[in-house]
Amino acid sequence: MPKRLTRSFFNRSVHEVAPDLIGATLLFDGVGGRLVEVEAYHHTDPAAHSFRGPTDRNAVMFGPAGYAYVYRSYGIHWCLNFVCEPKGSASAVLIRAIEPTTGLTAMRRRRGVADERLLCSGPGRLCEALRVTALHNGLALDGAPFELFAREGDVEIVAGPRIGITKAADKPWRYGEKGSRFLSKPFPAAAC
DNA sequence: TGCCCGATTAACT
DNA sequence: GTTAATCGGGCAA
Repeated sequence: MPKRLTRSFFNRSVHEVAPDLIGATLLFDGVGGRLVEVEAYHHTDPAAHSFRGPTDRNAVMFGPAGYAYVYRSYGIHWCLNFVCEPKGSASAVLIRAIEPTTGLTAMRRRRGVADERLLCSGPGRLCEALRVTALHNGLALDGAPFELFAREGDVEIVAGPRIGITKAADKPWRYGEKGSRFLSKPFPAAAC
């Protein structure tokens, strides 16, 4: 059986945790799959929500590691993050894409599409497929409805610039599984 | 208070 | 390639 990830897994540099999550399994209410794409954000990073200090929205980022930070994106979508590092460092990993393995029927129904590659390939799509909302902001990642399992075996990881940001857009803090068909966007050829 | 813009997506041309 | 949908945060006034 895969090893269950505990909150201590997240109590490290966000730049160590992010690549370690590639290939891990995320289930939410029993629905989910393998993480294939994430991005790292740190409070010293101008692109991070926590850069300008605590607010009502980003309060969870300033708490201890191993909790879910869920925010509304463009007034429409939800985005799921895992808080990392000791309390106060306000860093988190944005979950951008998973390879669906469990609960495909539920995901197709919630998303309204049949193509596997369109179910969870993007932060907004993933949250719709897993039915993650603001209700889950602040929940611990080592308890229901979350189940996280460490990856098994070797995974080839690539890094590249993050998607959809304008500040610190040159930083290569997007991590993905090399060659995965479930990425929200391909990585630049130079990264492969 | 008002205005601009964003860690996005899908439906357009 | 372009744009609408849709709303809260952050900053200027």
